[in-house]
Amino acid sequence: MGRNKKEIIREAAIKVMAELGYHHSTTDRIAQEAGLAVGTIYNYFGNKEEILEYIFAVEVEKRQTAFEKQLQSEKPIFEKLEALLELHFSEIAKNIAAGQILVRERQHPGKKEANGISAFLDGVPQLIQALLDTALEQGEIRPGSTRLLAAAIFGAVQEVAATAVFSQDKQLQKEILENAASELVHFFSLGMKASP
Amino acid sequence: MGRNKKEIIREAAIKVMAELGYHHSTTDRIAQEAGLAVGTIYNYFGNKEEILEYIFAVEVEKRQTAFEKQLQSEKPIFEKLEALLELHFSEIAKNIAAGQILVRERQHPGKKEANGISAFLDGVPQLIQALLDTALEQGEIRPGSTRLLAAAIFGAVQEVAATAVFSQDKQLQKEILENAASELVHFFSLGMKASP
Amino acid sequence: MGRNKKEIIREAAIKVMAELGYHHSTTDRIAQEAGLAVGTIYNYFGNKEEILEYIFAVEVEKRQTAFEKQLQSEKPIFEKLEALLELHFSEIAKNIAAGQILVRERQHPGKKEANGISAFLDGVPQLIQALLDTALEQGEIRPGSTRLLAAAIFGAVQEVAATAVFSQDKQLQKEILENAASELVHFFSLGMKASP
Amino acid sequence: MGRNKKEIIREAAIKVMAELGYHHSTTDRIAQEAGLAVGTIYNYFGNKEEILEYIFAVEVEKRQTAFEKQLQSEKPIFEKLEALLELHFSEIAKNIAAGQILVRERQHPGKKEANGISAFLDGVPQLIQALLDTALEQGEIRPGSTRLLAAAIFGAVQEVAATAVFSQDKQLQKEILENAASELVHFFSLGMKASP
DNA sequence: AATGAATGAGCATTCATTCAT
DNA sequence: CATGAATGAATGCTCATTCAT
Repeated sequence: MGRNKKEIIREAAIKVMAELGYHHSTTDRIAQEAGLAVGTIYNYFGNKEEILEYIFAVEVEKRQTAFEKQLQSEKPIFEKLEALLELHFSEIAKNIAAGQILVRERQHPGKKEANGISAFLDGVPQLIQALLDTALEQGEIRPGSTRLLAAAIFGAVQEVAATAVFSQDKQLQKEILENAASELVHFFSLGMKASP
Repeated sequence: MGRNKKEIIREAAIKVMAELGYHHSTTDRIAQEAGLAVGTIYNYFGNKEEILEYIFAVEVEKRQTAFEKQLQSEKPIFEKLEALLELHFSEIAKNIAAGQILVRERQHPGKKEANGISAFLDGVPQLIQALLDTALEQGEIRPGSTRLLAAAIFGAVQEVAATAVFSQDKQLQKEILENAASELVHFFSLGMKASP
Repeated sequence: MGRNKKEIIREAAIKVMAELGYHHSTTDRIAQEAGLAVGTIYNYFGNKEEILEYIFAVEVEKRQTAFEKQLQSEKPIFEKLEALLELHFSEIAKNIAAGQILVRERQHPGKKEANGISAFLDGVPQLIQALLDTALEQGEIRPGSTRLLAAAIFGAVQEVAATAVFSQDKQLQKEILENAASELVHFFSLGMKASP
Repeated sequence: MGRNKKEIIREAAIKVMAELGYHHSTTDRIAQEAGLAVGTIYNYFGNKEEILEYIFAVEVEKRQTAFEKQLQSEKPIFEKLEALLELHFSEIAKNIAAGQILVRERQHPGKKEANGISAFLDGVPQLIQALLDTALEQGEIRPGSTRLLAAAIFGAVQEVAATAVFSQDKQLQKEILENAASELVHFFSLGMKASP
C-alpha cells in the first residue's frame, strides 16, 4: 500500500520533472499530478531532492542485475556491452520521460554520500571501466586508459539517448532507440574508419 | 569600457557558476565577485539566464573559427577532428571553471530561439555531423548514421572533459586534458578492439 | 483504563514539552513518547493546547487542597505561606520537567475561558492576594497594595523555581529547591535590610 | 536611512508581537504593519528570531547605562535599586507593547550565544546579584543567598510589570507602573511584616 | 477505542528584478 | 552609467487535525 503511494509519487514526479526540469518542478505540482496533497509526499520522501534521487535509484536498480550478470558472464566484451545497451535503450524506450531525466539532470550539489544520482552518474562509468579492465586483461581490447574510455562510452550513450528522448520526431526517436545499441557497439569496437 | 564591464561580469559569473552551479548562483554573489552592484549587471544583461548564454556564446565563438577552418580544409577527417579536440581541450585547460560550466549546465527550458547554450549543445553536434557527412562522401568513414555518431562523439568528448574538470587530482586532470584529443580520435577512428 | 491513557499522554507531553518547549513539541513526538498513535491523543484531548492546559490543571489541583486548607487555618500568614511554598517546591523537586513547563510556558493566546493555565498564572496570584487580604485585616502585614504584593510574590517564586529547574548543576538545583521556601518567606516577611 | 528602516521594523514588530505573541506573529504581518515588503525585513534581519532579539537588545540597552551608573555609585543599595526600577517601569509605561514582550516571551531555544534575550533574562538577574553582593559586603543587607534573592527580585519585578501591562484597566495600569518601584523596594527592604 | 496515513492551510525565507537617486 | 535598497511572487516544508479502517 505504502509502496504503491511512493510509486505514484515517483511516476508523477517523472512526468513533471521531465516536462519542467527538476528546478522548475514544484512539490505542489508533483502532488497535484499524483492526485495527492503536498504533505503526503513528505510522508514518503524527506525532501524534494530525495524524489529525484529515488527516480535515479529505481532506474539504476533496473539495470543493476543485468549489469552484474554481464560482468560475470564469459561472453566477449562487445557482446556484453551490447546486451547492456540493449537493455538501457529499451528501458528508455519504455519510459521516455524517465529517460529525459536520466539524461538531463546533473544535480550533485555536494555529491554527499552515495545517492541514486551519483550511483548513476559516477557508478555506471565505474562499472563500464571494470568491464573494460577485464577485457583488457583478456586481450580483447587495445591498451589504453580504460578510465577515459569508460567516460567516453558513458558520455556517448547518454548523448545518443538524449538525442532520442528530446527528439520531436517520434519515428526518428523510435529508430534511434532501436538501433543505438548495435550501432554504438560497432562504433566502440571498430571505430568509424573505412576499412582500407 | 562597456565591453570591459561585460567581460568582468562574465568572468565573475564563470567563477561563481562553476562553483555553485547555475541555479545556486545568485546575481548578488556574481555582482560581489565582479566588484559591482547588482543593478549594474542588468545594464549589460537582460536577466540571469543571459549571462549563462553569454558564457556559452563566448566559448562557442572561441571554437567557431577553428571549426570553420577545419571544415573547409582538405585534411583527412581524423586529422580535422583531432585539431578540433586539441583546441577544445586546450581551451578547457586554460579555464577549468568555464569547462565545468560547459559540461554541466543544461538549461534548455523551452529552448526558445537560438542562444549561446543551444549553439553549443545542439550546434556542435550538427557541426560534427557536417564533418562526418563530408567524410562519408569522401569514403573516409564507413556508412552509418552520422547523426547518431555525431551525438556519440559529442557526448564522449563532453564526458571526458567532465571527468577532467571535476577531478580533484590536478595531476590527473592535466594528463587527461593533454591526452584526451589523441586518445579519443584514436578511439573514434579504430575503436577499442584488439587487432587480430 | 481511559484515565490511565490520559495519564500516559500527560506524562509523555511533560517530558517532551519540558525538553522542546510547547511550540516545538509536535503531537507526533508526544505520541511516540507515549507509545501511542497520534490519533489516540485526540480521543483524550481536543487539541494540542488542551494537553498543556491539562498539565497545568493537574499541577494546580495538586496544590489546590493544600491552598484551601491553609487559607482556612488559623496559622500566622507567614507560616501559611511557608507551608504552601514548601509544598510547591517539593512538588517541583519531584518532577523537574513539570516544573520547567510551569515556569516557562505562558500561552494566553486570547486567555479565553478559564483553563488550567490561567488557573495557575492568574488564579495563584489571586489566591495569594486573598491570603494577604486576610492577613492585612488581621494586622499581620503592613498596609499596601495586596494585588501588587501578590504579583511580586508569585513572580519571585516562579523565577526562583525557574533558576532551579533550569540549572545544569544538579546539586545546586537540589539545594535551591530545599531552601527556597524558608528563604523566600524570610525575605517576604522581613526584607533584605540588615537590622540596625 | 537604514537605521530608520530597521527602527520602523522594530516598532512594527513590537506592535504585532505584543498583540499576537512571537509565535503567532508572521513576517508578512510585521511587514504589513511596517508598510514594507517582507523581503525588506530580511535586508535588516537574518530571520524572524533576530527581530525579537533586537527588540530585547534595544530595551536592554536603554537600561544598561543606568545600571552601570548605579552599580558604581555610592548610594545605599535600596536607593540604587529604586532608581533602577523607576527607570524600568517608566520605560515600560512609555511603551506598553514593548513591556508585554519583555514580560511574556521566553524563547531561549538553545540559549546559544549571547543574544538580546538572554542578555535580559539571564543578564539582569546577574546584575542584580552583583548589586546585592556589593551590598552584602557593605553590610547593608542580611546574609543570604544573593543568587536566590536576585532571582526573586527579578521575578517579582517581571510579574508586577506583567500585571500592569496586561491589565485592561488603563487607570490601574498607570497606577501600578507609577508606584511599583517604591512599593517593591519597600517590600524588598523591609518585607511585609507589620512592625511589632 | 486505537490507528496512522492523508490532509492542506500556513509560513519563513529566497532572490531575480526594478528604479529612484 | 552605477548603485543597492526595496520589492513580492514563488516555493519547500511543517504539523495539528481528521477519519476510514
